[in-house]
Amino acid sequence: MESNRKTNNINHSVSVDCVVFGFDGFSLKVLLVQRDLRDNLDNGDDTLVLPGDLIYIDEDLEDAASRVLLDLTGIDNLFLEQIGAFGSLNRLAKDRDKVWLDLVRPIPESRVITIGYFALVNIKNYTIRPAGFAKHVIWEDFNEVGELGFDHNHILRTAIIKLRNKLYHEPVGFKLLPKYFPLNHLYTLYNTILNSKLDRRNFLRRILKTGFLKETDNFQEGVPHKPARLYKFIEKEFENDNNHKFKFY
Amino acid sequence: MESNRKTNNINHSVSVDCVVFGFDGFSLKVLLVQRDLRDNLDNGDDTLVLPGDLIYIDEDLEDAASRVLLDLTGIDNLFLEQIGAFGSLNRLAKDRDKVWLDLVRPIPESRVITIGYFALVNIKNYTIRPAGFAKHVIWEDFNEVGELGFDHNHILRTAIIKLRNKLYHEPVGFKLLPKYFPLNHLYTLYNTILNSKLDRRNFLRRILKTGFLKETDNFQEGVPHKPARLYKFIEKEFENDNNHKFKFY
DNA sequence: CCAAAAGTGTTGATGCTACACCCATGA
DNA sequence: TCATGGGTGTAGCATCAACACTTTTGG
Repeated sequence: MESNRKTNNINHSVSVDCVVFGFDGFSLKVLLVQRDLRDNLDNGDDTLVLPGDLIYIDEDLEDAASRVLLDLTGIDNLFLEQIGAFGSLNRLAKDRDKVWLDLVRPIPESRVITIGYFALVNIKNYTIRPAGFAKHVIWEDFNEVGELGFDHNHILRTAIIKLRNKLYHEPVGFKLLPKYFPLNHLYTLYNTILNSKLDRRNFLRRILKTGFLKETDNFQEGVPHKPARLYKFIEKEFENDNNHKFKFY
Repeated sequence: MESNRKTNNINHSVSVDCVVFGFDGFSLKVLLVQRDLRDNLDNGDDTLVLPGDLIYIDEDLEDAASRVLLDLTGIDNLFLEQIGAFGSLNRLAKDRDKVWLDLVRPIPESRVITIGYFALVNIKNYTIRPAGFAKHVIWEDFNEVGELGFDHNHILRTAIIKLRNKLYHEPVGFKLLPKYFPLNHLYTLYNTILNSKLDRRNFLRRILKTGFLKETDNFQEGVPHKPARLYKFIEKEFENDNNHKFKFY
């Protein structure tokens, strides 16, 4: 289905860009691609960008985001959520961006509105595809992301805010961890993403009280200290019970 | 500037749609337009839709939303916030929608992605423009909105969720009220939008504690009971202090 | 035996909920 | 004088924050 797409099947006005977050146990990572190499061009531009693409005219937005990520990770069915639309007139106007657009886009001057998505992945499951496109993909430390192409720093800032809010309000942190994990990984995950220093005992007590965790009989292996018990996430319907009356914060 | 726009200056792939919320003291209202009359056509289709339009190719998204609302209310500079992008392939596919598109759109079959915005207005300030376009605009009770055209029920559902969340977390309720208002209007506003029955005394205590309200020396007039003191909103930087640690809800 | 992280309770303070009566005004 | 909503305080309960030492394992 990808193969029989044609250039004139492309919607030249709308793209998707994906912010893929991962967690390696220590820091938050973001998937970035080197845009020049992406089409095996090389004009010395090593600008990093978020993975993204123009959509096809007969393709749903979220499908387009999935397609981009499938190409990168080889994995379908990622957790995906829309960040929003980014459409300012100058979002593609940097000089280096224009050079790149001229090289690879059929209609380089087209005004493109992009729809941002973010994904949460377990960084170990989805080892980046070794071939082609994916060879030029890197996991960048979130705190070390430099200037990206286009308006991608803006998209990324919006994404991290969404992620933080989600982390406060919904059980999504688990999506960044493997199936079995010690509680302290979850703890450092929260501290890292929220850049806070939560009280460890209070954190553990509360996270257990949510009922989303089940202890297993497995323990860490190969660690140079007392191995921690592994827990797993329990799927259960999360009631976003809006009985938290009003409260500004 | 509107007058020298041309048809070929239109971006036929992207539109904006606006959910305008108002509050009349009793119930939440939404601004809807009768789409057929909108261009002075009349084929018996009285379907209601959210106000919206295709964007111009040289127009920022939010500017497009502002333009649509300016046309309706005559007022510029509304509080506007993006809801998100809506782009499913069948969002314009209902039979009646297609009839309408054939009538008014230069490229009726174009696949259009729309960006939703919502606005909060003081329903009394912005009396709908009496002329032209606006004559066919109505304030519909939120709970009585029927089936709208296109995917506009979907957009509206997304908007109300955003509004509720914002009401919980940020001082935005004031935007729906006039400059001076009695506390009970604010109270019923919260109860109406959150459809809850907050304890009145606890609500008043907490809303005052936020420091966003200042009492004035003015009182209600013309009410058949003890006139309530009027308050006004205090503009001050709202620190979305993320010191509410983690907590699922 | 040493290093490293795991695991584990209590207390005081704060904030939340629940609850009912009198007052001021206009008609 | 009556009807209507305005305005006001407290007490018990639940939740949160702060805080440190012992245990287990691997090396």
